[in-house]
Amino acid sequence: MLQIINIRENKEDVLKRLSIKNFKDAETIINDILELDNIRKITQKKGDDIKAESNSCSKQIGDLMKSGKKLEADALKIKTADLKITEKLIDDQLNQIELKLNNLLVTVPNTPNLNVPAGKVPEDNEVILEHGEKPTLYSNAKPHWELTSKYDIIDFELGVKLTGSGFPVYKGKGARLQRALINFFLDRATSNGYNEVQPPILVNEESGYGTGQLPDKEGQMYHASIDNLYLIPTAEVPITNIYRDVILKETDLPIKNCGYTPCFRREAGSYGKDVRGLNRLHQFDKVEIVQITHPNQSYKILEDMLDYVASLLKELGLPFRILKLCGGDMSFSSALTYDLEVWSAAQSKWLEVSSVSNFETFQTNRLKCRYKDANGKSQLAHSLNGSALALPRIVAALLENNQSQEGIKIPDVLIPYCGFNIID
RNA sequence: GGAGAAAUGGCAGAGCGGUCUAAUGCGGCAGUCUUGAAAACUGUUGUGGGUUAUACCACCGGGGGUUCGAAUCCCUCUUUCUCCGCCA
Repeated sequence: MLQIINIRENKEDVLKRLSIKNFKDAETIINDILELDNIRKITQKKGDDIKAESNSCSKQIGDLMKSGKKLEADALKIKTADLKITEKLIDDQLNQIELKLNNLLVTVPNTPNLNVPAGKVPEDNEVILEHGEKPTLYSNAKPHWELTSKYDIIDFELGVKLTGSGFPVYKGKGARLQRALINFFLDRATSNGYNEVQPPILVNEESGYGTGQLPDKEGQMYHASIDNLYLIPTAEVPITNIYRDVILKETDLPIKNCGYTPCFRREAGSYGKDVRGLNRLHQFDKVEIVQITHPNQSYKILEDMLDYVASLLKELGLPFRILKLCGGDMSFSSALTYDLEVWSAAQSKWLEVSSVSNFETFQTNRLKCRYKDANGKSQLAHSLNGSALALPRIVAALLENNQSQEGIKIPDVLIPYCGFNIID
């Protein structure tokens, strides 16, 4: 959520940035927000004044009662009763205004960084780096969903029987490969200074709201309605919410956390080729990195995180490219996002395996995650996160790119984790 | 799941209807003293709204109520602790 003070003081800049994101009716909504904010201030002042008056009356009544002047006290009580009625009226007004204001504020996306390319569709994203050789496959090479059944390592039909489509069962070397990747990613993250956490994978409404999944995007999450809890779509939700309502010391920054969790996404409305095999699942595994930083460090740290994620792909030997997302393709909460995509040789397409974003104060404003600056003032911190990495598409690319007549070769870095060097 | 107790500032802990603008202690910060540090002493020390700045307003787990007035009384929810039951 944007800070109202920022909208108030830098309206033109906010509008300019929102136009990069193709946010419709920006000017109308921003004007409505400013007007409501104004009304809010006036209304609150009115209410505060009346409260001040009735507070002082109450004090007087107390004094009068003590000195036995009951009649005078009663007279004052009648006056206070009138004040109470007005007070209640204004409080109700104020609540409605604040509700309206908040409802408007949550519809406004984050203001992008000025380096974000304009554009509306994924084709407008800027390729900033392409790394590695795309492998040439032998003539009867297969897409990963055929390899998984050929080697009996991932069973999609069995998942349908147990749960439904999009919930595969990993078996044998397939299961071991999952575990290997998780451990590999966590080991790399912790040796890069990230603190490992293992959060709950069910979260409450407040947490969903804190990172921006709620309100609005509840359709993307599975909901355990009896207890009103949500299955997390990403570890970002619990790990970032650790810092909800927290005031940090400036010297604590940056905070670096990582965590492995399963992730659950309803993906309502997805269909067709994109959901084939491992391309899009309802449940998948991911290691996430999250940082809470000082505002003037966050863009430097975003680059560090990007380099870190790229280093993982290099170690795995997967050809990849890095995209700087255009305004139209960025997420609602992000100020700047890089996507990393690996080349999936048999499908002949790029698969997104990581998204690294700086949210600036968009999340921390909702979370009320602040630090004390040198003057002892509370300031909103910046939050960032990135996938490092999401497993299924990594597995898809590994299977497809590394296949040969003999079987699927395991990258060297994973062999100690897998305990085997080929799937055959 | 059942019964009981509790929730107060960074922490501990008093307050149980009107100077609560929340005692006191510890911790933090600044100063005095010291070559420096410790100790001692002095001062300071929550969040948000609002103001040029003061005033002023809200917040004692969350929500609601009683009252002229609520940290304090009532209802409700949540969480924690103790006991019982169940259980990996």
